[in-house]
Amino acid sequence: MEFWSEETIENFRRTLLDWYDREGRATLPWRVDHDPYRVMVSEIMLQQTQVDTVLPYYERFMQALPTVQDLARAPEAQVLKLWEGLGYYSRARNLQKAARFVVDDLHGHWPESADDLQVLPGVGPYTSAAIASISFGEVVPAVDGNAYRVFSRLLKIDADIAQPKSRKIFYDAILPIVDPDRPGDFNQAIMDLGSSYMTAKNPNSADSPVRAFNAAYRDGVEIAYPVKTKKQRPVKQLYMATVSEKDGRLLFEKRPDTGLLSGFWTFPLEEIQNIEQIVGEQLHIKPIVHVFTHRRWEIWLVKRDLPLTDNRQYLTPDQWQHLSLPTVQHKLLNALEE
DNA sequence: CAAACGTGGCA
DNA sequence: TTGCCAAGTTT
Repeated sequence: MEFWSEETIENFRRTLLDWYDREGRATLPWRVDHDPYRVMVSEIMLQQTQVDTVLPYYERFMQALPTVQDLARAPEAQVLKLWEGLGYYSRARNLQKAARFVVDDLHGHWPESADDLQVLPGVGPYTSAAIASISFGEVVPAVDGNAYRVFSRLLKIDADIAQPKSRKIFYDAILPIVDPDRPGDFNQAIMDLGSSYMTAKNPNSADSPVRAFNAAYRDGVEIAYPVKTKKQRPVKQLYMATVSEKDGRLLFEKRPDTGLLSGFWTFPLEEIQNIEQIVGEQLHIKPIVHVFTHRRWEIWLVKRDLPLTDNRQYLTPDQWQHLSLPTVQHKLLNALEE
């Protein structure tokens, strides 16, 4: 691991921020001001999600709910509808809980430090540091995947970024480098760097504005960074989804309030061990495949009758079209039309 | 701490 | 087709 002198640190800050001022993505909609609400919404949406995916969601969300008070007072169903298809739906529920906490418990007064911001549901070490630095000027590093990748290469940090304990190693390494005058811009510049020159795949460090500071590139070992152990493969699961139609309505089932897609409506889903267990009229030759982070669902659609239970309901098209449905359910609905 | 938690893009 | 990646947090 490399250590930088105070002179190197100052050169790095200047080089980075000069580049950011010239070529940073200043037009991103969450960078038009430093409103903590706008920043928080963007940061939550951007968790594990790419900028291009977030952009249309963010614009629609801010149009519908422009202030933290609007979000606090909105029906949860509206928030989930705005989040439909974005995934990791607990983010949406927690975001509204956070808004309600700020409005109801803090009377609209935002926590202004990273430590205090972490009381908000869904706001962890990264997001709190991002909001604190961008909106309130706190000098803290926002250690996200970009920061891991960028600084593991610049400083040749060998800690495994898949391990939680590595977070402190990076935090401590980056903290003295954060620009005390522009901490928010510093953090966002690192993110821009990580998504342009210092990418995960096919990095272009040769043309990077901070090439001179890149120890891994200098030593020809950039490919080795960041150090990251592999994730395990998704578990394969076989499901039978039931299509039950009655008077132009379709039978939906509400998922349990914990676990995967909790609280969302789907066709009744039954896990099966093999396709011999399929009963009813099979609707497709091929199954619908849907992959989650840790599961791979292979779903066979069948047409059959099913008894009503307390978590099942026949819904008209107008009813289910106004619900927030998970993408896997949209796939099933689309498959029905084929 | 390891595992859970969505989805889309790309090599 | 498969694996990996993308502005993480919660339990």
